[in-house]
Amino acid sequence: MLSLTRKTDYALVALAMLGQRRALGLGPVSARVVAEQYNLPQPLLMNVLKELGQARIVTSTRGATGGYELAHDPAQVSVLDVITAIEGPVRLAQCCDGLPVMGQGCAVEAASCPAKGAVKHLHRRLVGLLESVSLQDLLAESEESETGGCQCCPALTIAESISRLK
Amino acid sequence: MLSLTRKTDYALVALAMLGQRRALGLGPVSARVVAEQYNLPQPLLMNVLKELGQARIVTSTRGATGGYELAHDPAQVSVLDVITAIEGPVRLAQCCDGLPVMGQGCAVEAASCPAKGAVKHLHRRLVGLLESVSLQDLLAESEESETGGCQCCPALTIAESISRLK
DNA sequence: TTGAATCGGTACTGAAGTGGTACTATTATA
DNA sequence: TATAATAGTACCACTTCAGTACCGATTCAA
Repeated sequence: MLSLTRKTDYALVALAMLGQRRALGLGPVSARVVAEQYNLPQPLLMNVLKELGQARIVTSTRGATGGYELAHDPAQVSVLDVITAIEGPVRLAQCCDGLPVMGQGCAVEAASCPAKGAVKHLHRRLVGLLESVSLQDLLAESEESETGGCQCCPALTIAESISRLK
Repeated sequence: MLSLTRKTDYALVALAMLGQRRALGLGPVSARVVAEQYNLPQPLLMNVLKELGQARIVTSTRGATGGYELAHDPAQVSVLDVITAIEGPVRLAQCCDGLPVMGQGCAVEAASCPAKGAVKHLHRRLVGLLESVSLQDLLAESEESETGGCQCCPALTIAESISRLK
């Protein structure tokens, strides 16, 4: 399925909260608080934050007043980084994607695959798209929709919505 | 996972072959021939072609000399059409995607979701990307890589590869 | 020093989706 | 009438996902 897993959803939600806290100059926040804030299953969220920590996207401090906080400026972390940390490298197709795993699990010989070129291009454009959106954009879009200025743009054309994020 | 299923891979491969045959003015081709050509599991490919037929992307003719052929001009069929036919509608996230199913399966209240705006934008851009690539592009890219003119562009930057497809 | 709160690691389980197969019915041609 | 093809349905093995559980390590505060 061409979709993110729920764990990635939770990661983006948690990172958005960490970004807001960073902007306010607040310290680390525990997984429990984040889970309660957004009604997420706490053990699962702890696993997600753990993986984000291993990917150096967040830093963790143990102990009674410990928790998680963003490791970098939100503008320096892309959505692709988050997805890669949680789900592993993005691979649009099993084969023909220009990655080291190329050909694995695909019955079509790479040399004779008639869809190879286009799939590779699609993959690159998808990766480019995910790289171009940062946590900073995530926070900005969130505020925009909260203030009613956007309301998720039901009337915007795709081209307009693309240009807004660029 | 942010990837296409193998069935979609097979669909793209089969559609590329049907597109080539259409360009040559040839008639319908059976699932067996396509499966043998690219070493695909025949029963599964038949299921895939069946689904493409239900989505009116290919037309099928039964009988001894029957088979499948493209229902429309390759330029009029987008990769998004193919993905939707095989995998159902693209939903980047469980929630916050602006679709009728919004909110289903997501624990975060839509109104309080801090990632809502950005996820919706990403979803729209992803859909736009998939809509912008047609079967015609698929065929063109395939020829390009076969003649060695592209070789899947290992040296191209992402921006360059995007501009090539536009 | 003790306890509470937190993260870190591993392992496990039920559910769902994916990949693939099998069988029968239907249609069309020779 | 035999053959070759699609159409439909059902089924199963396997993998991944979503979520839970447990235990240990760390830090802080009383």
